Amino acid sequence: MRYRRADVVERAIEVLDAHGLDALSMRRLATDLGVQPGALYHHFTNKDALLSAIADEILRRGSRPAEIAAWDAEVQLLCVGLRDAMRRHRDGAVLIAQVNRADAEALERPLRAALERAGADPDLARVGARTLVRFVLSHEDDEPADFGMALALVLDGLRARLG
Amino acid sequence: MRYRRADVVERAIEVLDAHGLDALSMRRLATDLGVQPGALYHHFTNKDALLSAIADEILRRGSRPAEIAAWDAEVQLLCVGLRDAMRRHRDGAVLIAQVNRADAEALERPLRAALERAGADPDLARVGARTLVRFVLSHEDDEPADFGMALALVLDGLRARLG
DNA sequence: CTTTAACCTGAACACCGTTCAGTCTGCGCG
DNA sequence: CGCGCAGACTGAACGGTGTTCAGGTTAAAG
Repeated sequence: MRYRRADVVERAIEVLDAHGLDALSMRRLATDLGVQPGALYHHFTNKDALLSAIADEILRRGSRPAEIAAWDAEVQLLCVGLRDAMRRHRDGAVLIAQVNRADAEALERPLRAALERAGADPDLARVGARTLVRFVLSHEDDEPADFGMALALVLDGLRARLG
Repeated sequence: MRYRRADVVERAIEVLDAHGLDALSMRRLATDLGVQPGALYHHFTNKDALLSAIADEILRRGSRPAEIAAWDAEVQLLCVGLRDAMRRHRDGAVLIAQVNRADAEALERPLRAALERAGADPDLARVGARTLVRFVLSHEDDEPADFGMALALVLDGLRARLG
C-alpha cells in the first residue's frame, strides 16, 4: 500500500482519537500504516509539520461559513465553533494550542476582523482577538456552562469598550 | 558531593534559566550535578515531580504578603505578581502551565478568595479565578502594555457583575 | 566504632525524532 | 507494449529520552 499526504493525516487523526497525543509518535503512526518510520519524512519535513497539518485538517472540518449578525453574536459563534472543532478530537486543544504557538495569526484573524468591524481600534482588536483565542484553547475540558459563563465575562469586557 | 532535594531543584532552575525547558532533561541535569541519571529518582519519583517542585519553588520565591485593598486592585496585584514570578525564569510560563494542568487549585485559590470577598457567588468566583489564571499563563510573551489592556478587559467583565 | 538511612553507581530497557543511500513501483508517454 | 521517471518506501543507523533496580558507598547519629 502506498500513501499520500492526506492519507497519512487522516490516519494520524485516527490514532489521535483512539490513543491520544502522547501515543502519536512517528514510529507508532508508521507502524499503524505498515510502513517504516523514515517513510513519513517523505510527506512531512518533521513531526511539527505533521502536527500542523493535523491541526489544519481538524480546523478545516470544523469551519463554517460566516454569518451576518451583531458583532457579539458573531464573536461568540466563532469562539464556540473553534471550541467545538477542538473538542471533536482527543487532545484537540493541546494539539492546536501547540501549533498556534508557532502561527497565532491564523486563528486570531477572523476574530480580529469581527472586532474591527464592530468599531474596535486596531490595538483593542488585536489584544481582544488574542485573548479570546487563548481563552478558548485553555478551556477545553470545562463544562459547557462554565465555558459560557467565562466567555460572557470576556464579552462583557469588550462590550464596555465598544458600546 | 551529595545532594538534597532542594539542591537538585536549585540546580535545575539554573539549567532552566541558562538553557531552557527543552534542555532540562534528567540526564542533562544529572550530568550537570556530576551524578548518574538514576540518582535523581532518589529525590523525585519521576520527572513530573521534579518539574512540579521547580514550579513550586519559582512561585514561592515570587509570592508576596497579601495587601488590604479594593478587590480589583487586589486581583490585579495577584495577576501581575504571578506574571512577574513566571517571567523571572526562562520558559517559566510553559513550565507552570504544565504543572498547573495537574493541580489547578493552587494558583486559583487566592484569586477565588479575593473574588468571593468582593461578593461574587461561588460559581462566578470559581470561573473568574480560573479564567484569570489561564489568562496570565498564556500571555507570558506579550508586551506589558498588551497584557495590561487584556487584563483590564477581563476585569471590566468582572466589574460588570460585581458592581 | 557500629549501625542505619540516605545517597549514588552502572547497566540496562524501551522508547523517541531524524537522516540517508539505495530500492521498489505505479503511471504517463512514445 | 516497453521505457523512464518521480514519488514512495526500506533498512539501518545516530544520538537522544525517561525510567528501573540490585548492589555499593558514605555521612551522620547512637
